[in-house]
Amino acid sequence: MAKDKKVEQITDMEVDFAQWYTDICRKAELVEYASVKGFTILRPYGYAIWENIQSIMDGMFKKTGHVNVAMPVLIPESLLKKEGELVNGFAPEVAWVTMGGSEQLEERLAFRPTSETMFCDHWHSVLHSWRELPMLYNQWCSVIRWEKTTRPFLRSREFWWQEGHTIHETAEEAQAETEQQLNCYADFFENILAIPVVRGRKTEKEKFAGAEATYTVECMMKDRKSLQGATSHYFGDKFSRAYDVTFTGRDNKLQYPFQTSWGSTTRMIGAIIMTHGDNNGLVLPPKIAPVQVIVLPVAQHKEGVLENAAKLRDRLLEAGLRVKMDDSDNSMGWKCAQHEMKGVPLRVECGPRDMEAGQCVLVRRNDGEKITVKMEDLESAVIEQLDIVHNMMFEAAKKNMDENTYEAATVEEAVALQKAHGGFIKTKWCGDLACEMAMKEQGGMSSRCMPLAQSGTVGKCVCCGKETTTDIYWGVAY
RNA sequence: CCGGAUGUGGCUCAGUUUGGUAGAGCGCUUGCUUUGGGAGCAAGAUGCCGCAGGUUCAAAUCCUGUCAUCCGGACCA
Repeated sequence: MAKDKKVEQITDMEVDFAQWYTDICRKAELVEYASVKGFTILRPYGYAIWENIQSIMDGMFKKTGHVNVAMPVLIPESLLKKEGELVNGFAPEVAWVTMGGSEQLEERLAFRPTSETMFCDHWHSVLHSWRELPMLYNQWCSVIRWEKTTRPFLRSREFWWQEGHTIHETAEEAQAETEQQLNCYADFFENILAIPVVRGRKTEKEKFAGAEATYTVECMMKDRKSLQGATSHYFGDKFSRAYDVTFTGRDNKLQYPFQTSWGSTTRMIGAIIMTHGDNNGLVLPPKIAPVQVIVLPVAQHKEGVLENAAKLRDRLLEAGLRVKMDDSDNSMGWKCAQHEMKGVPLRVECGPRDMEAGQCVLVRRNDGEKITVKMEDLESAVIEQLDIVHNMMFEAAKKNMDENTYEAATVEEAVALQKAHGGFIKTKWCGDLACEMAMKEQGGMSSRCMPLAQSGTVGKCVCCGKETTTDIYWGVAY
């Protein structure tokens, strides 16, 4: 059948993956470009996804005792510069305010690229006793980083995120927090976003500027490039020493607390697009989809169809689902295509013939499967199907990740595999920066992480051949 | 930041070579007919030709600058 241009068309992902991605961002009405390079407007549909992510994740944080705060957006230069590594890491991408009205400022002010400094400065002034520890803070905000190359969700000059910052009495406690939050992210990715992850630790080269250890959840996109989904850092007492954050301990001596930070961003929406999307558009995980079920009355001009569809919608709303009904006078085909492009996980169709038979038809977005259900079983059937959709999406993504994870013994082998298949290349690594650089130079791959699930076997470093037990993943990253 | 491409109505684009009053299709609005996978007919509305300078009697078109977007690379918690 001749496809009209009624619903915006998107480029096939096999033809041009980058263009496909951009098309979805724009045409599913997730984002619009603002007038300054690298700044985007999150449109209602895109923002609704973010709101769902926020509310679920925020609930998880609160369950483990975290509280939300709001820090200022501007950081005095002198404050930012107290921790050397952090400054050096971020210097190239900090944006500055130099004027206040028509007056030149005495000291220029940085737009926050991250808020460690603000939290430390705050703790410096409010922390006194071990009895006040731990402080488990989080904030939802946007940050600014002056990126050179920008893409919606994946790399923008402003992005929205949450940044958790905590201080603890002991190193062990802080380390446990770092690990707990990493696992929290992994759970969120797998159980909410249906995106499988590899949990691991970053190398010295790839870790956060100023951290003692950086942990990550790494995901694999449909083009087999990898994307860091979220991150969790252990700082030791480095920052508290740099910013003179102290407390009086149980031993009545002045001590430095131990600190963590962890973050996840609107980039997760990019991960959703590239993990689940297809050539018909977006495919949203049911748990964060702004509209979980779209009810389409078929032949809606006929007696009783609209009223019946509205009843079905109301029943599903009553069951606590996010539901909409499309009673616009567009054709059936147009509506199907439209809601598929926007990634609605489940469609409910009901027309005169169904009404007569006392049934309706459910259609899954992820695989197009149609399921006929009795009208009276609607709620339970829909809930069941949404669950099935989530699981199928997760399994498909897991399959993609597993089937594109390769083992290599030498750099040549790794490079050849990467060229042929993309994906993760798993090797042994001695821990030497030179070997890591060699992988970058010869294969264009960066280290993704040293997985927490280490095999423990002894093998030879992929590059220098030195004996080691360390397993590491390599990949081309977003 | 480097290289390539692009910018004309809401969208996709023609028009730029060779300067001469702004075009098409789709969408949009109204009405009628249709309606189980991208509907049909009729009438109608919508343009600072990305922005700023320059050349010219005259600029969407030529020149300079600039902004933005896309693709690739470098860089990047």
